[in-house]
Amino acid sequence: MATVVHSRADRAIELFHALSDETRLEIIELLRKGERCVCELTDTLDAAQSRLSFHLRVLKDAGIVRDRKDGRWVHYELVPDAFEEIETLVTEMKPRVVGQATNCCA
Amino acid sequence: MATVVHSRADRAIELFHALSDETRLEIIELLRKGERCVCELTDTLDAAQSRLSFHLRVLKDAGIVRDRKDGRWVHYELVPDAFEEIETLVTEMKPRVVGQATNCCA
DNA sequence: CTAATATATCAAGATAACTTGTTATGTCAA
DNA sequence: TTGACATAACAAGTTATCTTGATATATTAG
Repeated sequence: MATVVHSRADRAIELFHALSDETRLEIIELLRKGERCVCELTDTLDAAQSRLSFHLRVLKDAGIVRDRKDGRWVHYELVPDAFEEIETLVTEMKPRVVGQATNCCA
Repeated sequence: MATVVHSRADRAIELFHALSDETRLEIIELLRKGERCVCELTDTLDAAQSRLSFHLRVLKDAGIVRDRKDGRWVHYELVPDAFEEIETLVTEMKPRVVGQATNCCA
C-alpha cells in the first residue's frame, strides 16, 4: 500500500499531476456518473486493460478514486474529499486581491 | 506567439500540467505577493536563470502568468482569470451528489 | 561605442511518464 | 478441477519533461 508522507507542495503536485492526463480525465468524467468496474471503463474508453490499470493506479495513489473488490470485478468510484482538497489548493493559490506590493529592481 | 486551439480536455491538461511542478508552484506562491521580475525570482528561488525562464514559459503558455517588459527587466504577475478557470474545471469534475446510478456487470 | 546586465532560447543529456505486450493472481462457471 | 474471465503488475520501448550550460538579443550605463 503506497502510503508516502507528503509535504504540502508534494501533495499538490501529486494531485495536479494526476489530473493532467487525458485518459485520467476521461476516467473521472465517467466515474462522475457513479461507480464503474474496470471492464466497463475499458469498453467505454476503448483502452487497453493494462493502460487503464496504470491510470487507475495513479488516480488511486493520489486519493482521487477508491476501489471496491466484488468477486472478480473491481469497482472504482470518485472520492469527493479529494475534490474538496483540490479546490482548497486552488483557492489558496489565487492571487490576493490587494495591491502590487514591493516593486523589485528597476 | 504560441496560440493553439484547445479542446476542453486539452485545456484542462495544460492547466493542471502547469501546476504539477514544484518550481512552478513556488513561482506562483511568490507572485501571489505581487508582480516580480525574473531576477528576483531567480534570487529568491535560487534557481538557474534558464530554468526559471523555462518554467515561466510553461506558466505563461498556460495563461497562468503574464509578463510586462520594462527596460531590461521583465515582470511577471499572476492572471486571476486563470484561477477562476481552474476552479470552474475542478467544480465541473466533482462527483454529482446523486446516487450510484447504473450498476455495471456483476 | 563598448561592456555589463536581464532575459530568452537552444542543444544535449538525464529523468520521468506513458504505452504495449506479457505474465501472474484470483474468482467463477462448467 | 479445468478453463475462462477480470484485473494487476512487470518489462521494454517510446515519448515527454526537466536541467544544465552555452549562446543570442535587447537594453542601459559609462
